[in-house]
Amino acid sequence: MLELNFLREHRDEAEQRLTKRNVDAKTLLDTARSLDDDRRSAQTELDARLAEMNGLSRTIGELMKSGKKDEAETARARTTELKATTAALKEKLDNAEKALHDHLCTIPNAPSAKVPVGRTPEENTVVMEEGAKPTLHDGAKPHWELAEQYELFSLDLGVKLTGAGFPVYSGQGAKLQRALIAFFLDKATEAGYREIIPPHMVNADSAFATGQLPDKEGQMYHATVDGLYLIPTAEVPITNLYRDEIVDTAHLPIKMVGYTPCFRREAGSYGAHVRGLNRVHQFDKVEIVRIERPENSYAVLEEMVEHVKGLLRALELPYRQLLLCGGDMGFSSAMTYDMEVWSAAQQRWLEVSSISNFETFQSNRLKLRYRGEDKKPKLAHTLNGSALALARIVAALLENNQTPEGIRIPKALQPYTGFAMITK
RNA sequence: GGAGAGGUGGCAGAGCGGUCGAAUGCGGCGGUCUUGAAAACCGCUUUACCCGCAAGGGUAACGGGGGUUCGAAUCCCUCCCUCUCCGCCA
Repeated sequence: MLELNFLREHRDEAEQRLTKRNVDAKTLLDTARSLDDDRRSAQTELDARLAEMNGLSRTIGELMKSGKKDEAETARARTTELKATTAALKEKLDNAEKALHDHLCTIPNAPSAKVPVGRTPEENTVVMEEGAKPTLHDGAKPHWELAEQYELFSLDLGVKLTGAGFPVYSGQGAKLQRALIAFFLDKATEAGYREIIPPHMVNADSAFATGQLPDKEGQMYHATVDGLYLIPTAEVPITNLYRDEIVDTAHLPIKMVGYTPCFRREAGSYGAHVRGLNRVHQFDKVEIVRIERPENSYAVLEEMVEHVKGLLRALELPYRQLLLCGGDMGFSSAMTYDMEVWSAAQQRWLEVSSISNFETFQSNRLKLRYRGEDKKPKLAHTLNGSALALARIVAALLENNQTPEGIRIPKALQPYTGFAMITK
């Protein structure tokens, strides 16, 4: 949720930035402005009446104490009308606040200055590309066929247990999965991130605070009996650790990392491009999260990208970095880099990481503040990024490293897998 | 799941219908004293919103929501959470 003060005080900048989303920024902001005016006038009026009421009550109390029963009765009679008035004004204010809040919830984050204009993924900027795309031997297979050949994971078994899109990893496939998680966690903790193992379900307050609700309600699995949501990413529980907190400036920056499975309904996406591990309902991911002072957040975003690049290099995967255009960015983000790896058998790029600066969009909902030099609470900036998402990394690893003799494991990973080659 | 107790400021802990945003202690910040430190003493120490150029004024918040009342941290209802005992269990 964008800050109201920002929208009021930097109206032109807000409109200019928002326009990159291809939304009708002018109308959105005009509406916000007028709803806020309504709210303010309602509050001003209510406060005045309440002050009057408080004065009367005090008077009545004093009259009662000094035994002036009659005068107290007279004063009490006067409160009846005032009560009706305040009740009506209170309702007016509540409605105005709700209308404003609901409206603000529909406004996406304002893209930062560097974000390119564009509507579709084709208009994202390729920032850089690194690593040679491998040439595969004849008879090379896509990862889902390799999985079958080496018994690494099964989607059919997942169907039996759960439904489509729930892979069952086994044997060297399971070990590879565990190795990647451990490798990513170790790299992050080496880089100074504190490891967190959060709950895999969150309440509605948490889902709202990081922006999943109400925007992506249909994307989350919902355990309705208990009102809980399965997390679509570790970002949700980890960032919410700091909901309703005013952190001491000495504690910044806050760097956290967590591994969790991620659950996504992915309603309505089927077809050839979602075969195998390309898009599944449950996948493993290691997520890095940061809470930063505003002046540092964009440098930190670059630092996080460098961290992810380090992982991809260690895994010897050809990758590229995209800067998402306004039309392709997530609702809550002010700027997002996507990292994609080359999947050699499928001959396509797979997104394995999304690294975003949310500026104060999340912290405004989280009420996550820090105390600045002037001792006043200020909203912090939040950032997060996948480091990394497992399923597609596995897909690329299997495809790119396949040989007639087996599938080669990158050196950096071998201490974790305990084997250098996946074989039958 | 059953029975009971309780949720108050950074923490501990009073208040149980009126001037209580809230005693007191601890912690924290500033000052006096000191060569320095400690001790002692003095002062300050929540957040959000509204009006105002400002100075300043006002409103709200004692787990969440609702109710009773001229007036609620205090009474009632409801939900959530914590603790103790019992049951169940990895």
